[in-house]
Amino acid sequence: MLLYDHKAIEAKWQKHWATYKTFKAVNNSDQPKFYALDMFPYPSGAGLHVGHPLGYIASDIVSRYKRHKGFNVLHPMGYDSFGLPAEQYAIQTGQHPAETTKTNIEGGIDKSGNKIAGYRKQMDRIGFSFDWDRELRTSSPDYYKYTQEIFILLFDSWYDKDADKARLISELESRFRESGTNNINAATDEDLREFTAAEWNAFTDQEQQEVLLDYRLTFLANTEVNWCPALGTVLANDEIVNGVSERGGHPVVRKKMRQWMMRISAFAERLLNDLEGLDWSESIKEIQRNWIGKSVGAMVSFPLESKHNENFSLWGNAAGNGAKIDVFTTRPDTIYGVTFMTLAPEHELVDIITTPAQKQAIETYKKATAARSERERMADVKTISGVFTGAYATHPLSGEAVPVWIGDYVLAGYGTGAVMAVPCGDERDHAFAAYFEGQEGMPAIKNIFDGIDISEEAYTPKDKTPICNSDFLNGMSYKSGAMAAAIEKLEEIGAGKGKTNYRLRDAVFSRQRYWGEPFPVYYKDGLPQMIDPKHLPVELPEVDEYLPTEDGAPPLGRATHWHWDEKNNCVVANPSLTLPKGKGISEKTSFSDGKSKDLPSVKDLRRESNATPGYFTAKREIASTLLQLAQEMRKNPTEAEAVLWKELKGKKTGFKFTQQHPIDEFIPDFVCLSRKLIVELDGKYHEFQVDKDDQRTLKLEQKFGYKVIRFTNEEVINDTKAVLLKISEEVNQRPEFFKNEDEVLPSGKDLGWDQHIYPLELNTMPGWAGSSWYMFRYMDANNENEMFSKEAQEYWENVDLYIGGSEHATGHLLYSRFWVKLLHDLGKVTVNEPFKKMINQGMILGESAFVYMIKPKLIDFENKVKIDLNPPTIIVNEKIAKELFGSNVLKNLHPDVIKDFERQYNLSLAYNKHHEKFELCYEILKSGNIPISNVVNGEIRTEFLKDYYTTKNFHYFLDDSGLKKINELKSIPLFFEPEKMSKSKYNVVSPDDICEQYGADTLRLYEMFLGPLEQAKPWNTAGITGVYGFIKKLWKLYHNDVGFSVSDEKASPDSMKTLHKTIKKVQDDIENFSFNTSVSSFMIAVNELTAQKCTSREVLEPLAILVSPYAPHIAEELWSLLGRHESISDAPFPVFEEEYLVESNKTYPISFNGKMKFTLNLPAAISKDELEKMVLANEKVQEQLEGKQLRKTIVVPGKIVNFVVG
RNA sequence: GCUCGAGUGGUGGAAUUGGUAGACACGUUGGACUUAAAAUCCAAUGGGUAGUAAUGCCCGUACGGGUUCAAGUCCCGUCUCGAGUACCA
Repeated sequence: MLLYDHKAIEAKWQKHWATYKTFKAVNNSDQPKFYALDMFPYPSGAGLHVGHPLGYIASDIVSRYKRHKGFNVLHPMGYDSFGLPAEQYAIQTGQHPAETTKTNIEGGIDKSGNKIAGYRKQMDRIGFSFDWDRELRTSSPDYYKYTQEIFILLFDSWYDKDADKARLISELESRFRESGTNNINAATDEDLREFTAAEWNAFTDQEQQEVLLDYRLTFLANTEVNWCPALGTVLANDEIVNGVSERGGHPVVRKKMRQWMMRISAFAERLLNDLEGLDWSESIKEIQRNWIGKSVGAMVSFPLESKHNENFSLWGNAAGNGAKIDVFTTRPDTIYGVTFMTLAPEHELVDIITTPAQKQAIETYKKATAARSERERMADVKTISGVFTGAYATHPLSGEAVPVWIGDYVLAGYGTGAVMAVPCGDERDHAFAAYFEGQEGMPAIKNIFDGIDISEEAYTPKDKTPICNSDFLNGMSYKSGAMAAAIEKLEEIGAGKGKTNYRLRDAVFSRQRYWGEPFPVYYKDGLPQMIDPKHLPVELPEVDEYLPTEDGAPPLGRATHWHWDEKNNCVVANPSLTLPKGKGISEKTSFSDGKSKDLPSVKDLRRESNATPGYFTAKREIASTLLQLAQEMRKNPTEAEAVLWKELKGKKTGFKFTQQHPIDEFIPDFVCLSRKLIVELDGKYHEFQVDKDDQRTLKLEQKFGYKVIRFTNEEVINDTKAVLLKISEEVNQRPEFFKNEDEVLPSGKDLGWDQHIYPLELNTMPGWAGSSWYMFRYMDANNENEMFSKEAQEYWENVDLYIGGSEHATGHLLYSRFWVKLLHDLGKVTVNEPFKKMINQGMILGESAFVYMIKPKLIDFENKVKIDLNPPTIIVNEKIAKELFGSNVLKNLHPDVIKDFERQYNLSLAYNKHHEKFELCYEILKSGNIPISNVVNGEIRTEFLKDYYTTKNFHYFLDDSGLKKINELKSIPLFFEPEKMSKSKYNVVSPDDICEQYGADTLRLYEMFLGPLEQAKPWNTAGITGVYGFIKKLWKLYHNDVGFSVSDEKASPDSMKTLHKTIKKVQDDIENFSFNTSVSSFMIAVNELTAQKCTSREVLEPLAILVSPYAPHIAEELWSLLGRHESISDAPFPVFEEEYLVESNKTYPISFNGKMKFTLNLPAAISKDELEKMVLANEKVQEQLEGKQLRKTIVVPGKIVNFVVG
């Protein structure tokens, strides 16, 4: 029999699919469409591990299944290739992130010499049905030019709350022109100033732009941001976990910075409501709901008045302007329960209103709060602290004085940073009031809940409890409309209004990083200007280092070419360069500020291109720099240059010469372009300069066909005539290269770079920018004219099935919904949501390997520290470790062992020497991760231990049989704990190894067989042999001893039943994403068919199709062996036919009092009464009933028979 | 603390609306083949208990209650684990 050779067969079909583009999707088809998308990966240097393909396999199964079912399937893959790791790697090694990224995707050798397999090759080995013609990379300019375009769209939009949609800013402008801010209800940051149409029209352009900036959906704002000093960048809220950065775990501090923001808060309500219609897991929806954090309530103003404040006169402006404290509350119905108010310590009113008597205490408290990190504040929630300011606000309804406190339980960042404290209805307020009870400024708690005792704790339920002591609210309850009544009253007297607050903050959109999308933005008079989309992309500039500049500007501040030429619409060199002394571009160039900095060397610039000098002679990429330099050189000629130019200019020689005209990367002194003759004037020759001149001459002559002649300055000044004669002679001998001598490069002045050049934005976009719209790009991935065509989007609509991890719940999944809603409002897409259905695959955890070891330590009683003693360590097995853990190791260790241990290591010496002050103890510790690559059958060979730890520390091993020397042992048992797979934990398992050993089909089946897709599970190869065995059994089913063997005979009813049972099961399983169970039903089917010795084509052909979504390679091979020439991927899915499952008999479980005793085989088509009769007649039943009273009989046809006896 | 989810053999996990708990695998044990190993095949395998055996009985889905003829599944309470969130007024 032919052996199943997975390597050859899988390679063969992978090649076949690639060659024939089997999985290419078309953008128009009569078939129904299906769009299955995976969250695209970030291509890291560590490569794919077995966790990555889990989701891809699932989506691939669905895609292949849908193809069998007659769908036109879009199943693309790409790379989220901008991001931090490549940049960090670049900082360390100097390798350009673009190169790292390319290597990580396509394979190669990295700078540290590691061989990188490459994501693409790794994926290809698994046999995915991706349409690779649609591959995209977010870091490719072809892609990010549209990311930049969307940014411009956001900038050009504002949010109309009345229509509840985003609109173009031009509409807002025309409305301003016509009626000012009248009737405009826009989502903006704060209450903006209002103006009339006349006022608007009187604004200068600059003023108008400034006003509009407050309305745009992406805007510049000075806000408190999360600054991560270690990463040198700001972070969004979702990038911070437990007060530290998600990446790297670095501390994060609050800092005020001017940043680009995204007005996602405008969409909060829609983001919340539209969750309803999505087929996502409830937990993800819940996470998003919590993140959006809607709370309905009211804004209430508490005036600060002179009648309650003795020091009111000292408040200056604040007092004059009618100072008030604004608060947000979700319980305006409890307003009469306000006992005091609390401000966040950072609140701006604190310094103004504090009385002189309280000044000292307030200052001390503010300092103490400021000194505490975000983390400390979070960790220490229970401690109550606060200080009375001495000031009193006025209750807006009762007019009573309400004392104002500060306390750090009030957050500056939420609401207004101030609360009205209602101790009877809020636990924190209650605790605060109770803590400061009796102190100055803390009145007795006001209770407004009728018949409720609040002396011990607050009463928080929102129910029908009637409110009392509350004037017009008396007798009402939360349930019966007290809230609405309170808001109505507040609005009536102008002391407040109903308001909905969201926890969702506007997102910071700029990052101080290099490896991200550059903004299509430059600054003119300090105002941001968008670059016209037709000039996109604005490509990332080159920088010498991927670090911030000395003065703290982002890495793009290092670029020498990072200004926008508004007239010519291109990126040009920074204009602050001044004339370098000498010729051409010196590698050290002075800047106008007097500092000297390294420019990119000419060598670096040369790399950029191979422009050929013609009449447009300068190298395009550096033309602006060269032009600029040339112009300055012309302004400052040397004496000799001035003398010679006088003679050459204006065709005095009969030929047109130009002065300091850039050619390629050089600026020769004089050139006759039509004859390609260069005249160079040199100062005194220096040896190194001659070399350089020679090289340059060589290049100009050989590459571009110029002739270079040289004179010294002395020659020109002393004998101008001879020089001119020589030039004339040479130029006449030269052939004519160009006729039209006027067709020369426009001068720098003509280009207007000195009047139209502005600095570009130095920040880059965050990681989520590119991933927020990529699902649409796949629909039309190669479109060079627009982000995607209308037709393509209308055909594919949005994603039918999205598979990926749940860790993006508050990042990517929220931001992409936001962008899609914007695109929808602006008419760019027809859908309101990106992903109809989503499945979140669980993480596959790695098995990290460890040992336990006992380490001796000295306890220093004086200083209360433990001192590590260098050598001896005993590795113990897991059992002993568990017994010893947390106990006094010394006592539990056998005395002989200790003695032996101490004797052998002379530990007693150390002990004796210090024993007056120190005491010896032993600690049991877990080792660091041991690389699993060296682990065999749960053990590691001792020789490998030496590689990771100094042998000194690992001398002994202790298990039940006693203490042994490690170097006398062959291997040591390890213990394992599941952990997230990561390079640093040495627990990564690569799918390549599995493919090599067992094949891709086995890998695919096994990953599915591991358990439910959504569940996290540890990776353990133990069970893989079972799946591998299945593949072999499947192969065998189609073969006999000699070779391939399938008959055309009719299949047995049993075989047909097995087949159709499996069709139904697999179909249902795929529709329900229960992939693990269909693998087992395949196993059952193959086991049964093998037992039945089934060889019929009638069964085996459909079986191959059933298996093909899961194990496509073997299915294709069997399909071709069956004599089919086309790919199995287009074969129609077998149709389930009920009739094959119909049976004449059914095995009924017969139970007594609900307990199954035995089964009876009974006819299936039989009435309930007949069934009961037959069962009762059975002697086994009679036996059971003997001597008992039959109380009730339950007969469920097709299910069960149950007798109740007693 | 709050919100959501989950607890089933030695292990991963089945059990679609309440209806034969433990499918399918792994592992383990025994056996066949082999000089041996690997591979392959066969058998047993939730726990306890009685019996030479066929077979029978009891207990079992985290724990305690409940509803029901019947509960892993529904309800109430408790515990444990995981995820999210964290003074959100």
